[in-house]
Amino acid sequence: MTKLDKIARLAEKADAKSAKRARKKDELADNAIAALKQLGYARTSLRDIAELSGVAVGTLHYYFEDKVDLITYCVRRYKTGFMADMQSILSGDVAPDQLAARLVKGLALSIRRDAETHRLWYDIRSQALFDAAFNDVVEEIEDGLVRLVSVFLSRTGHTDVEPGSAYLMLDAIFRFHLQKFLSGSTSAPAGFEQQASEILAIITSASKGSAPGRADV
Amino acid sequence: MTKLDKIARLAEKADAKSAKRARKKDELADNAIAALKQLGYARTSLRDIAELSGVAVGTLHYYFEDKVDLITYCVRRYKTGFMADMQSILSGDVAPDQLAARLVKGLALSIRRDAETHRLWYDIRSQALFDAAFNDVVEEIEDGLVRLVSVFLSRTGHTDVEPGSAYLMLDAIFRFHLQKFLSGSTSAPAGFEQQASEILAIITSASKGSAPGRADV
DNA sequence: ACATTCACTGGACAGTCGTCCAATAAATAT
DNA sequence: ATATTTATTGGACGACTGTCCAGTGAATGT
Repeated sequence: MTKLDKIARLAEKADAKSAKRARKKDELADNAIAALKQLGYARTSLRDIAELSGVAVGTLHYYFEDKVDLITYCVRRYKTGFMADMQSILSGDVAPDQLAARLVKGLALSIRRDAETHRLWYDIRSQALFDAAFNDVVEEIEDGLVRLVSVFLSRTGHTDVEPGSAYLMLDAIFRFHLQKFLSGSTSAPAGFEQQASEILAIITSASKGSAPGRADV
Repeated sequence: MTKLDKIARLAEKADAKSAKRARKKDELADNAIAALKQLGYARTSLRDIAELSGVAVGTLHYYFEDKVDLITYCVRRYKTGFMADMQSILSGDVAPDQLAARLVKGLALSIRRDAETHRLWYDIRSQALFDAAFNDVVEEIEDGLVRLVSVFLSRTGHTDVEPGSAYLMLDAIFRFHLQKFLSGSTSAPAGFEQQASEILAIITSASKGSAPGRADV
């Protein structure tokens, strides 16, 4: 066995080790998310999370620096998952003129299914207004979301619409109907679909690019 | 002195009494706001507020039911003040075609001057996603804001634009630039002004009413 | 086989929290 | 001047917080 082989073997072992650690970390994060999405950032204690994970509090500190580290990790994790979902909608081979409807439907479904998780995002984003420790995650995720909208706009041919503005519009409507949904309105997802489609039509038709709908035939 | 006089006298006294109590309550609320806008809902303790007010913790409970009562009172108080400011802008005798610019400028100024207070609103609105105790204040205030936008739209002749949608757009842009401003961007208010004007122009020009700018000559 | 690192526990620590209340001081009424 | 109501205090209460660490067993390396 050459020296190089030895090194490779060791590196492999180290990788397997850190991979195992990463898996456990993610497992803990998933449990933490389950707790956080019910209680929110401020009301969820490390003990809540530990109990739900069937683990001692100390174990959490073994995997995460502190509470902020744990929570930012959780938010990052669930939100990238959400973005991947949306990305896959945008990547599917759908006719450009139906992409808006697909996206809006996907978001409406996400309100229905993951409402409690989404509110955690808005909670953290608000916390960032007070605690700079959350600024990085928020900025990072928000950049990703803008990029997502960007992809949507370029796929539908509206390359001159400001992605930042379009993101803000969608986000505002999403947040609002999420709020309604969480306070009992079962029609909120449908309401989102309607209002989002409307606004999307307005801002894309104001663009000097191709008209929305069945253009570029 | 007739019996009626006596009753009137007593009622007067009672009013003066409760007026005094109300004044003190407002005074405490103002101090509480000063603390809350620095630390946010979760991190501000009743002791912080009491200390800043130069008063014992028990005194707070003498005027307010509990922490939630105190905080909702504070949010209501500062936000109605803000709405009155905006209302006065809309009520001033400005030409309709310049009203949008005035409103946007007023909001930009408010980012600059009251950024720390405004973030408290977004904090509470997020809390409402988890704690139903805040639902009423949030809904009440949000209704007021929509009404404000409604006034703006009718004064500018865009009676067919959905006030709810317009509010969401403005709110999203406001919140976003507030966030940038609080994390150090001094150009955020100007950015708000630009983006808000743009979006406002888009949604009002999509309306079937009069065109924005110098129409109706 | 033994030594070493890793994973995890459970409890101690030093606070902080909101709430409550008996005691008291100030204001008001009679 | 005295009785009564109102305003305020300061501390007790029990529960909860994030953090830290000595100790323990399991896994891994040699």
